[in-house]
Amino acid sequence: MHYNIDEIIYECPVEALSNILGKKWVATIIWELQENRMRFGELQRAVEGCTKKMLIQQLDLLINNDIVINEKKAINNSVESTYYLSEAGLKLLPIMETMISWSNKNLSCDK
Amino acid sequence: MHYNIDEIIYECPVEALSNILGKKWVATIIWELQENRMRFGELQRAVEGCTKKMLIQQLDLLINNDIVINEKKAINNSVESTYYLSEAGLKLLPIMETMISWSNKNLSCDK
DNA sequence: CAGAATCCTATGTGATACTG
DNA sequence: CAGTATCACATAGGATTCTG
Repeated sequence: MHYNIDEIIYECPVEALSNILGKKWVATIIWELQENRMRFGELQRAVEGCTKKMLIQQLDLLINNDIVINEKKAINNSVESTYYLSEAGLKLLPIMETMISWSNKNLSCDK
Repeated sequence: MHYNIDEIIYECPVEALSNILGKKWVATIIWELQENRMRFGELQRAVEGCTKKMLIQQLDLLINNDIVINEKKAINNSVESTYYLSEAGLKLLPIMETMISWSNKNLSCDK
């Protein structure tokens, strides 16, 4: 059994998933999308510090792995591009919650 | 709140933990140690494909973050170095199980 | 047996500027 | 608004050799 992420083949499912969640901004993006469907610009304002290039790149990663879904609508002469979590993406949320609580208890953290 | 791993500061707990579990061989090492306390050589045979350099490096990472504990005993003129999971490490196992099951259902995987 | 030290390469991430 | 494209750098990870 192996797992394909971004044309890289992993032999370990934990490593594969961690290499999605561990990429910069990815967890924050998922977290921001947990309740709202958001437009690109909204997301960029929500995920502060993240450049457009990185936002697009990580969204592509999430879309390619069916965690996030993208919808584009033509509006006048512009485009409205919105993003939201897929079924798989939603199922990631409880896992992330356990990761957060483990990290808060067991990683060395400052305030 | 921020999280320190290997002198790198993360602002996101999921990203921080993922950057431990996502490093190569790390999840496999933890998995191998879940029941047995193992010696260095044993571990190296168990985690096939992992070079000594990588094994040491990732064990150091795990030890520095109190996930794995190392014990050294002098034996004759040699040293017996054994590794086992800490309390924190043991609590990682159920999280990893949910990650495995999510990955098997939702990542594109071949056999 | 259990490491440490070196060298090398690919990838992740950021800064910046351009487009329709 | 929602992207693309280009340049630059630090880190991950592997191969290899050395040590007590």
